[in-house]
Amino acid sequence: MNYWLMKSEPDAFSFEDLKARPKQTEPWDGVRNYQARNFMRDAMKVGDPILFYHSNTNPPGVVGIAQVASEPYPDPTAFDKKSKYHDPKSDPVKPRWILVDVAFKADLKRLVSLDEMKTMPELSEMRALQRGNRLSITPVTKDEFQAIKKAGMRKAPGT
DNA sequence: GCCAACGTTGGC
DNA sequence: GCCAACGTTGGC
Repeated sequence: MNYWLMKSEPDAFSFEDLKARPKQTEPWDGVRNYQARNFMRDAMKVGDPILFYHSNTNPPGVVGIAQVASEPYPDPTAFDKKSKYHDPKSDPVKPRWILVDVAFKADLKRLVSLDEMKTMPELSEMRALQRGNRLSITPVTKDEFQAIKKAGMRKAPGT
């Protein structure tokens, strides 16, 4: 089992949006970065836990727990000329972009902010926190995952 | 294969 | 809105 952190801008698609989906599941479309694609294509397994992270918001941070909900399959938005994610270099015969479905798993009692994560000794090596990292999908270790989940299940930071 | 130009991400 | 970081593109 692998653990993941996946970023989303809440203005575009939030954790609340995921919960509000009829089956609480959403295809993670629009990823146009090869490293992030490779994680979905090669390393994710159905049931892998995901830290759902809100970026480009105030404050940024982990807002909830999701999980991988499908095998990898081609990103249909790449073939859709009307989609903002359209990529003429991807075609159904030889798809370039691959995604998985992501499903709601559990709420946290509160947001675990980026600021707070930076203070947590368990997260000092965490890939998503490294300087300059912009990957929208990164692996996290089991210990990192559990430290963040535990913090999010407490009512207030540090208590 | 190099690298300058350009585009995007995301914290602030 | 700014800008550092970094990925991609394309000329050579």
